[in-house]
Amino acid sequence: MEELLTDAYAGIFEPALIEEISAVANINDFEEGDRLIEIGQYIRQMPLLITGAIKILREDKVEGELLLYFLEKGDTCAMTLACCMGQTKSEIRAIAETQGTLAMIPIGKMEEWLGRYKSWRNFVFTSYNKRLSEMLSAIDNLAFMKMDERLLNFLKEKAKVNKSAVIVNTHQEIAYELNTSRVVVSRLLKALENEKLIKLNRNNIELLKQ
Amino acid sequence: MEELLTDAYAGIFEPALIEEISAVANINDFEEGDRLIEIGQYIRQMPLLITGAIKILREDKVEGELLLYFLEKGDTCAMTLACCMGQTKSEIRAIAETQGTLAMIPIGKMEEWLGRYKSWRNFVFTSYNKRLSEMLSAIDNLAFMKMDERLLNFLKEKAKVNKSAVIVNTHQEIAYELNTSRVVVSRLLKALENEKLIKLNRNNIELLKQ
DNA sequence: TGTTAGCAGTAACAAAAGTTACAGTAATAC
DNA sequence: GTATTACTGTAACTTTTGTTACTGCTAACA
Repeated sequence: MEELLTDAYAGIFEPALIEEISAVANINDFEEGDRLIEIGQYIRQMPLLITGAIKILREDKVEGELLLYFLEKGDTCAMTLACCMGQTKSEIRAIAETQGTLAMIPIGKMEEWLGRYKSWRNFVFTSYNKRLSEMLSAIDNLAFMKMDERLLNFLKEKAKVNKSAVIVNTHQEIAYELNTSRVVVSRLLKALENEKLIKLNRNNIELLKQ
Repeated sequence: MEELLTDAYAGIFEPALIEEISAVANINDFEEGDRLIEIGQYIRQMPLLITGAIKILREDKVEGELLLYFLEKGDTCAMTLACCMGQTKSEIRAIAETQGTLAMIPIGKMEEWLGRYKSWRNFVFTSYNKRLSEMLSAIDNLAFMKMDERLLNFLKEKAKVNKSAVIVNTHQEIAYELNTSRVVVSRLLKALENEKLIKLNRNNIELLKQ
């Protein structure tokens, strides 16, 4: 387990801290599609992502969902951090995008390390900053871009976190994550295919590099 | 000056910290409309808002602007925090919504206090959390609401930070902050007036309580 | 093998938002 | 007082997005 942590966090934490983490963390494997955090849930342990990818979603009161961003190796969710520190309910939902591994840290340790390890303090602030920055991207997408551009961005992001140019998703699934309708997605995907940016197959979409 | 700080931050900082702040802070008065932070600017001091209100805006590469949220007494801008800590350029623009006062803190002190004052650490984390939460609201607005609802929300927010039911803005100004066009704003405002939610006058809008 | 369920494509229409153009009126400058 | 400018209202139209409905196809499976 120390190896796993070292692999994911070597450049980030000093060896002593990695050792402490391995001593107290619970390792937690997850499968694609696992619902890791629900909206309204209290968080009692802080997750560090070791391998795999997680998607973070926001939900409307009425209906509708929106993908905010992905977490990858070496990330933690600032939203969850916020919950831990502030003792509040989760405002987001986290679902495993791929299979992977989490290290769960007791909240008490988190606070303790803030005082003792500069690298931990840096990590926490960097996480917050990254998340704020991802939220800004999400806002840019929503405020300044049309659906076709958002869709193309989505496909590129998805390809990146899955490390594959083939996106295995139905149009309906994509529509959920962009908070639009299946028909709109099909229409715009067809247009992107006509522009030779993608190739459509059943249940998957190929991103064509140019 | 200590009085000012005590007034705005009494419940938040311990007296010893308030004293330290008054010792090192530069007080900075601003007028409505002052451009306090520009996109791309490096931030060398951290601002604490003592009185007044500040609006935080995001800008598109091409054109278009969007109001993210307002800061009020006792707030600081987590975006700016992020810039200070991360030594990066500002991703947002800050413009004075009303006249007011800022205390500017040298970055070095910020880090020092993180170790020495628990109340400061709490403040920094609470700021981050509040800002993440405001960003989520902004995303909710964009993703799940139609323009008429966004417009009404905007008017209510504006009334709140200005402590007045009369919003002194032209339709064009409102259109900029919502990233839409003047005609759309005029149209929807007219509809809101017909629903007896507001009263339109030249250069100002009255929010009618129900 | 035939049935069924889920997926994708598309047409036709509706609603929301954006655009262009113009008119009337208040505020301001000269 | 007149001219100019800024602000608002509105019509007419376009584009984008959302909705409903139907079709054909594929994969799974009884």
